Amino acid sequence: MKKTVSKSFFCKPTIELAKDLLGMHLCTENKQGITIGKIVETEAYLFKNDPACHAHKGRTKRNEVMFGPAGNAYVYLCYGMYNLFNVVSNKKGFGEAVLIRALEPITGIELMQKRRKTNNIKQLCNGPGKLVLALGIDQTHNGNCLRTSSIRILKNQNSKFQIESSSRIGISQAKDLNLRFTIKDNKFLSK
DNA sequence: GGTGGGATTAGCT
DNA sequence: GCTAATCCCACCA
Repeated sequence: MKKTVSKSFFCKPTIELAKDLLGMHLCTENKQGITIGKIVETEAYLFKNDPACHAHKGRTKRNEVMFGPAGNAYVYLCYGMYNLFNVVSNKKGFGEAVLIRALEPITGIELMQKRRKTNNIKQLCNGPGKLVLALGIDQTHNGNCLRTSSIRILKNQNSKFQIESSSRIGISQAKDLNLRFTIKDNKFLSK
């Protein structure tokens, strides 16, 4: 039933990919077990006209994964404490990515609860820093391919929903761009 | 109910 | 030294 997406899935404009990722399943696997969450909130980060994007100022050691091939994971340490998870989009060398902001827990909920140290299901994955913890993502996943490594994007066949777009959250620059995409009325969105 | 500050680290100026 | 794509808890109303 569950299949990894095709390579070409990631090779499209970042905004389209951000919308297409909604409803897909994000799966991680390690010795502790398997955890899966449905993507319910994303944000597009563009190379052009987007000062909030890491790649905007040029290529550095930190963001070099964003300039690699589409479909790789970009894991970035923010505020010194939280890793954020991004999907590299478009084509190699574009320097664009989609930030995954929220998930709905599907599989391995007990393991997520243990990692997050809370039993509140709604609190498990409703923020970019939280879902990274819940799925056990860390710096070792940086640059991994999302089709073949221990962290994968899976197709979710029966998903019907409406997409809403709005301005991005939690950043200080380019707030006026409508690059945040959510599944309408999903209970697991923050707030 | 809502708001404000602190934790903590890599990279840039 | 300052900033950053965050989260949590204490405090106030």
